[in-house]
Amino acid sequence: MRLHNTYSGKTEEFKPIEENKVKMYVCGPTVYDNAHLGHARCYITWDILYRYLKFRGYDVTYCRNVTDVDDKILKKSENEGKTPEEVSKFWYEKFSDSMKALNVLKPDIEPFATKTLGEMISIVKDLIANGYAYESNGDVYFRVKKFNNYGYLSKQPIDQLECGARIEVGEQKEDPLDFALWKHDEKFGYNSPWGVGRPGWHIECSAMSRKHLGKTIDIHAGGADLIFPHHENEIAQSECANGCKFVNYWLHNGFVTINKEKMSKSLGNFLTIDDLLKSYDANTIRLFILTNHYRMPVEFSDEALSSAKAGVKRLMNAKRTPIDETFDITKTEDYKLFVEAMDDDLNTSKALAVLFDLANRANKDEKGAYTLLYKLANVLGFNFEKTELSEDHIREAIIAVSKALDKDFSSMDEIIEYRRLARSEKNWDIADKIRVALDSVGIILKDTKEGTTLETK
RNA sequence: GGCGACAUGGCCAAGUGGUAAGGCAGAAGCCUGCAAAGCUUUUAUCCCCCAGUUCGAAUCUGGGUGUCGCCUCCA
Repeated sequence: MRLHNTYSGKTEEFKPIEENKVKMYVCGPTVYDNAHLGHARCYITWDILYRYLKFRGYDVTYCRNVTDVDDKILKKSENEGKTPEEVSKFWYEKFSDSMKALNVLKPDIEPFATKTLGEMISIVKDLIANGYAYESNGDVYFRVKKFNNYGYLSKQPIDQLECGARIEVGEQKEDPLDFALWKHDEKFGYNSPWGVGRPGWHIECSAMSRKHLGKTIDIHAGGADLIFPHHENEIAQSECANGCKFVNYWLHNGFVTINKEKMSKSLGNFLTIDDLLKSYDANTIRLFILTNHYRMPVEFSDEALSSAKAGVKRLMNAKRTPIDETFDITKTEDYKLFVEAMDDDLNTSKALAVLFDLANRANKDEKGAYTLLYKLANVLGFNFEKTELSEDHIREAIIAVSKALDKDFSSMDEIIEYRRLARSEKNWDIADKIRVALDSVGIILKDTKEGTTLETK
């Protein structure tokens, strides 16, 4: 399997530290607000990697943190008169619901920053002890210039960074490039050897990664906007504290753009996952994202989502046959093509072509095609369960049909039977009225050889 | 200013030296009472522009043009 490593700037053969075992870490959310489509892309992308590694037989330990100590959380708690814990708990649960709704698997470990303070303090202590960090009036800063590799990941020449001049110049710092490991904070702080304070954002990931996965891990992934400074700083902290390589493969996903601009909280041009799920289902959002390679930008548009919706319909409409568990899919050409595509730095676009081809062949009654489709689609996190019409929806439909025919029906079965009789008498007017009435409440009626079926639009 | 990407049909998109996957939309036919779904056929002499390397380039090199991102919290 080959993966594009931001660190080397090359697509490399993936070799885990321990044969057959993968330790992967993804920078998780800061829980203070709704997740948006950009977050969805990130977590769906790494969900695919997680699923695919497991599919390929790796024993994967996936750790995705939760940042629950942060300025924005504190601000929100002050504005809403709640404790920071209440705020972060609420939004963490919202986030979890969103991920579940998107069919994103739960990571094996989901550590909270506030539960990892001991590890953070221990790393900061080590950094001070070996001269990479210094205390200054209750703050602790990292000495960027002491770490020779600083800027390697982001390919930023260190002298150019200074020219940027947008770096916060604190009078507490020895050098403008230095970043905070610990910040003095009387109000919301925690006890530490440097007084009451809060950890810097970057140290959280270094600590959670080390605590749960060890000093050197295989994969660390996240959005491309985290490359600098977040991931750069993590490398500096972890490698200076641990004296060994931090991460073997750095993976980054591209952004979702809208009107050619990055979708983000600060620009305010975002669509929340909740809102999106009102119009499009999880499979549609997933297909929309997987159509593009994970490192490329994806432009949001209703047209693109509608196109994805139609694509999902095509996969879901594939002729279904019972899943044959005895069928060894690994021997098939389709499996080979699928794996080849995914092994090539997660070429989901190519992998999807295999799925569409299988759907076509399933419709032509090719033996095993549906089993393959079902299983491979599963690896990409598609959910093939057809949702049953809800009780409410059926009730609404019965009322609509009763009204249209001016006749009281008590059940959907009765309607279907009534329509069957009408059709057998070639009474097309009644048959069509029922279909139109159902359509008006968002239900598509299909007459197939096996009988009449109903599904939501 | 520094750094990193990207530019392929109406739309989305794969393809990184051997003659353009796939999806959506469109067209025609089959199926159907009519639909829907499905099936079949069909839609880029050409891959932003110019020059070069090569027997051969969308793919490599150089130069343009355009778009985006990071350098500040950000997935």
